[in-house]
Amino acid sequence: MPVEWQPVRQSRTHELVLQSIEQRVFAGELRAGDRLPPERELAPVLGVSRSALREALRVLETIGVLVAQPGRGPDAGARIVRNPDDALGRLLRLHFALGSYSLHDVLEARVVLERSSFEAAARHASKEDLDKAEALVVRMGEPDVEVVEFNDLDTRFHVHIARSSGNELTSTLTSAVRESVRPLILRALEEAEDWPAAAAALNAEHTELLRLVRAGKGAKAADLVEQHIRSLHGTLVDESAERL
Amino acid sequence: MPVEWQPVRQSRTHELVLQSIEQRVFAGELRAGDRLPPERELAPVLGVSRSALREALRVLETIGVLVAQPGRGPDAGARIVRNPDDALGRLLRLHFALGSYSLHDVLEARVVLERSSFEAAARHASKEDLDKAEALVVRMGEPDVEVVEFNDLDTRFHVHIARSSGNELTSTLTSAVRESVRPLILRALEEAEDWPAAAAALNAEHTELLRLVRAGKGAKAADLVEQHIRSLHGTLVDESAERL
DNA sequence: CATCACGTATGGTCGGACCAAAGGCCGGTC
DNA sequence: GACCGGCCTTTGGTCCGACCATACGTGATG
Repeated sequence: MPVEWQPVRQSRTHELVLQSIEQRVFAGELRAGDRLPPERELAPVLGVSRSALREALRVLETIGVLVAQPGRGPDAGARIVRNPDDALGRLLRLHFALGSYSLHDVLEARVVLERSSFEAAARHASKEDLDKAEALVVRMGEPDVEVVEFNDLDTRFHVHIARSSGNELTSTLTSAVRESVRPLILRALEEAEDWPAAAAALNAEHTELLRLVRAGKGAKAADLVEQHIRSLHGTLVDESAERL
Repeated sequence: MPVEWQPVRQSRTHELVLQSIEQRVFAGELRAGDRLPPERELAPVLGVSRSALREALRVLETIGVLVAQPGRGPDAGARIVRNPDDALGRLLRLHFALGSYSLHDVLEARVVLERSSFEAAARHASKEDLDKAEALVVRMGEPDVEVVEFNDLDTRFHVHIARSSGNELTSTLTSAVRESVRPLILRALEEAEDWPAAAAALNAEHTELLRLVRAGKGAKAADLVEQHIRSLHGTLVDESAERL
C-alpha cells in the first residue's frame, strides 16, 4: 500500500519551541491564567535565542492562547489565556478574502450553525441574555440607524444569540463566520434601494425570531433564521459574482 | 447610549505591518500564489526592522495564508497560499486542551457539521470520492487494524465525506473539530473492552452510512451519522469527566 | 502618612552578523 | 555542442547585543 510520503521538513527552531510549549498545554501543566517565564529567562533554558522564542510566542498569541504585556506586576508578562474568537475571525476573514471559501460555502455554514444556535437558545437562553438581545433589536428598529451601525447591531444580535445558546464552540464559529462576510454584507446593505424599508423588513424578522426563542419554539426559530439568512445572502451573490 | 470603551492598545509595529499586508489581501492586490518581496527588501520599505516584519509574517504563516521557503528559484521566498486546515486544527486542539470548549460543545458542533456534510455529500459527492471513502471503510473492516490506524482511518473517512460535500468551509471546520478530539477518541478506543467487536460495530455504521450516501438518501444518512457520533462521544464523556 | 521621583523588570524594537539551503551561473571536460 | 561539477547569489532562519517604552515597586521626602 503506497502510503504517500510526507515532506519531513524539520528544523525551524521556533517550531520546536512551539511544540515544547504545546506539549505543556496538552499535558495540563500550562493552564489559562498561568504566566510564562520572562523571555530572557526562558530562551536560554530552552537553548534558543530570544528571537526564536518570540516567534513561537507570537504564534501562540495569534491563535489566542497567549497575551503579553510589558511592564511589571501581576498583569505583566506572557500569560496563557482563552480567546479564540479574534483568532478565528481573522483566520476566516483572510481566507474568505483569498477565495478559500465561496460565498455559497459561507452561507451554508451560517445556516447550519445558526439553526443550531437558535434551536439551543430556545432551550437554554437566560432571560438576561434575551433582554440584551431585545435591546439590540429595539435599537435596530429606530429610524435614525445608519447602515454601518445596523450591520454592527445585526452581527451582535446573531452572535449574542449564539453565545446564549450555551455552546462556546458553535458560538465562536458563528461569530467568526458572520464576521468573515461582514464587509460584503455592509456593501450590500449600502446599495439597498430603499434603506429604511429594507431595515424594517430585516428587523421584523429579528423581532419574530426573538419572540420564537422566548416562546421556546426552537424548531420554528431555526426555520425562520435559515430563511432570514438565505434571503439576505441572496442579495449578496450578485455582488460576489463580479469578483470573478 | 453607553457604547463600551475599547482599549486602544496601538503600537506594536508588527501589528501595523500585519494590517498593511492584510489590507493588500482584502483589496485583492495579494492573491494566492503571489510572492512577497524578500524580507531584506520589504522591511526597509515598510520602515520597520526585519524582526518586526518577520513576526508579522509568522502570524500570517500560522493562519495558513503564507508559506516561506529559503533558497532560490520560483518556489523560494514567501508566498501567499490557502491552507486553513492546519491552522484551524491547531487552534481548536489547543483551545480544547485549555478548556475553552467542553466535550459537549464539540459533540454538538460535530453533529451539526457532519449532518450537513452527509446530507450534502448524498447530493454532490462524485463516484470517485465515494470509491475512495469505500476503500477507507474496507480497510477499517480488516481484522488486523490496530487502534491507532483505525482512529486515523475513521478521521479520514469523516473528513473525506465532508470534503466531497463540495463545501470547503464546513469540511475544514469538520476536519478541525474532529482533529481536536482525536487524542480523546484514541484513548477511548484503546480502553475498549473488546476491540475487534467495537471496531466491527463502528464500521458497520460506516458501511451503512456510505450506502445511504450512495443511494442519495441524505436525510437518513444525516440521522445515522448523528447517532453514530453521539454514541461514540457517549463513551468519551466519562473520560473527560476525570479531568475535572 | 501621603507624594513623588527613581529604579527595575518586562515586552518591543532595532541593527548587524552569520548559517543553511537551493537554484543559477560559469567554467571545464568529453 | 552537451554535459557535469563546483562556486556564487539569493533567501529565509538564527543568534547576539543593545536600546526603548511601560508600569509597578520602592524608598526618599515633605
